[in-house]
Amino acid sequence: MDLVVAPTRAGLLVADPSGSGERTLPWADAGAWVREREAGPEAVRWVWPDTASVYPRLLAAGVRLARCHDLRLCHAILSLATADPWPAPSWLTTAAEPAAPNLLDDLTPDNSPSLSEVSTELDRQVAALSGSPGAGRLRLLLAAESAGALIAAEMHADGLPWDRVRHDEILTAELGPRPPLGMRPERLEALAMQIRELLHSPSLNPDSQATLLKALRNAGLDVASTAKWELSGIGHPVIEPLLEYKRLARLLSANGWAWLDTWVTPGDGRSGRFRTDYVPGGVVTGRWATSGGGALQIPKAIRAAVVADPGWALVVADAAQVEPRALAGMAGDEALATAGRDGDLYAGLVASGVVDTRDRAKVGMLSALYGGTSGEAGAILPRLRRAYPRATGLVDHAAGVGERGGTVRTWLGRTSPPLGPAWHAVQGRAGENDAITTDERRARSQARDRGRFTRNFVVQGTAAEWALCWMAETRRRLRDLPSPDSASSPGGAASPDGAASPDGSPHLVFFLHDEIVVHTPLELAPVVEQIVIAAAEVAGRLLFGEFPITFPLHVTTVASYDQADK
DNA sequence: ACCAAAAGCGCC
DNA sequence: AAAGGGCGCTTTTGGT
Repeated sequence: MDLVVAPTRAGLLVADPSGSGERTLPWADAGAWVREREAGPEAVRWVWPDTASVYPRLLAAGVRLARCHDLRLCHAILSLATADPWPAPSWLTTAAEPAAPNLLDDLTPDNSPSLSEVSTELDRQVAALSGSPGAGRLRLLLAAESAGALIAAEMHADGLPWDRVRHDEILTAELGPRPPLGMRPERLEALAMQIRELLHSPSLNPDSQATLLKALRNAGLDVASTAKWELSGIGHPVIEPLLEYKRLARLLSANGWAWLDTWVTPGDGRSGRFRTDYVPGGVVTGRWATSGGGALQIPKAIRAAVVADPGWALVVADAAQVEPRALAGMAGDEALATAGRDGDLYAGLVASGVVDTRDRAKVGMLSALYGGTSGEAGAILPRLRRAYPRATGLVDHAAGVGERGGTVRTWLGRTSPPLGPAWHAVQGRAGENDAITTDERRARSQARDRGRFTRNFVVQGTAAEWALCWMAETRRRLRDLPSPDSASSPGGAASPDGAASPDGSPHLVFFLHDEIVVHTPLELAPVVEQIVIAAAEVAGRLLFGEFPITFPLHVTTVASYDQADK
C-alpha cells in the first residue's frame, strides 16, 4: 500500500482519514502517526518528495521504515531513461539545489506541494515506468535507489563508531603531540628543517608547491612537479624526508586534530560517532557521494580509530572485483564468469592462461574498464579481447557510442547524461578540412574523453546497482532479526516495524562503493556475516537471474576497521 | 575580505 | 605519440 506524505515547515502533510482532505501533523506528532501505520496489517510503501527532508525527522522520533519511494531520486533516473520526459515540479527540484541540500530548509508555502500534486508525480512515474521497455529492471533500480535513501539517512543518524582517544594516539605517534594552534607538530617541523638544509633554502615552506618546485630545481633536481610519483623516481637525499613530510602533512590536514574536533561527536567514553552526509545518486553513474568529513577517503592510516563499542564488533565485508563481474553479467560472458567463479577473478585470469601474472591481469582488466592503453596495459588488452570477446566487446561498444556523442545505459537502466552545447560546439568546429588543426585535435580528444567516460559508466554504474541491491538486502535481513528488546521490554516499540532505534541491534554504519560495515553486538556477528553473504548472492540473482556469475566477499569480524585489511 | 582555480593526494 | 573512470577535501595562489 502506498501512503503519500509530504513535509512542510509546520509538519508532515498526510491524507485525512475521512476521505479526500489533507492535514498537517506537527512534527512532534508525526513520528507516532507514521509508526502506527508502519506497524499496521498492510505493508506500507511511503511515498514522499525527498527522503532527506522527511526521514531524518522520523528517525529522530525513533521511527524506522521498511520501504519508501523517493520521488526526487526516481525522477532523476526516469527523466533520463524515458523517451518522453516531463519536467520535475518545482517542489522536487529545490532539493537538488546545492544551496538547499535539505528540502525542508527551502520550503515556503509557495513551493511546498499538496498531496494531490505529489500523487500526480507518482502517477506519472508509475506510468513512465510501465511504458518503458526495460520496466522490470528499472523498477528494481527505483526500489534500490529509494532503499538507499533510507539507508543513507539511517547511517547518518547512527554514525560510524569512532574512538577519539585512539585517533589522538595515532596522530601523536606520527606527528608528535598536538601543537598549539597555528604551529606545526614537532615531527613535521623537524622534517621541514631537514628539507630546508638539504635544499639550501632556509626560508622554504614545503607546503607551497610553487616555491618548493623552484627550490628543487635550484638544487639540480630535474622535476616538473612536486607530485609524489615523480619525486619517488629521483635519487637525492632530500627525497626521503620530503616524501615523509608530504605523507604527514596530508595526515594532519585531512584527518588531524581539527578533523577530529569537527567531525567526530563525543559519545560515551571513548566511542564517538563520525557522521557524514551520504548523497545517494550523487554521482552520475549512480554511485553515492558524500558531503562532509571526506568519508569516501578515510585513509588506511586512521582506520584503527574506527572501533566497535564495548561488547560490539564490526562486520566488514568487501566484494571482490565487482566491476569485472558486473561486466561479465551484463555481457553474458561465461568465460569471464568462470574465471571469477572461485573467488579471485584476477587469479582466475592467470589460471585460464590468459595472462601470466595476477598484477598484469589486474592492470589489463582495469584498463579495459577505464579505457587505458598505455604501456603494459596496451600489450595485455589484445589477449583479453581474444579470451573475453563478449565482455570487452560490450565496453568497447559503450566507448564507441560515447565517442560519437551518444548515451549509454547501465544494466538496470540508468542513462548516462546527455551532452551539452559545449560538446557540439567543439565537434562542429572540427572536420571541415582534412588538416590536423587545433580544433580537430580538440574534438578528437574530447570524443576520446567521452568514450572513456561512457565505457566506464556502464561498468561503474552496474557495479553500483549491484552494491545497492546488496546493501538493501542486507538491511532487510538485519531488520528481520528478532529484536533484542522485544523480550525484555514488552511495552516498548514493536520491532522491526517502526523500531525505536538500532540500540542493541546490528545496523549498517558504513558504505564505500563495494564495501559495507555493520556494527553489531558481538554475539550476533556470525549471524550478520551469514546475512551479508546471503545478501550478496541475492543481489547477484536480482540483477543477473540464473546467469552463473558469483560475487564473492571478503568478510571479517573485527574490533577495529584496520584489522579488516587481512 | 572573499572567491575560484589548480595542484596534490586520499579512497574505490 | 599518447591517450586511465569516478569522487572530496585542503592548501596555496592569484584574482577582484
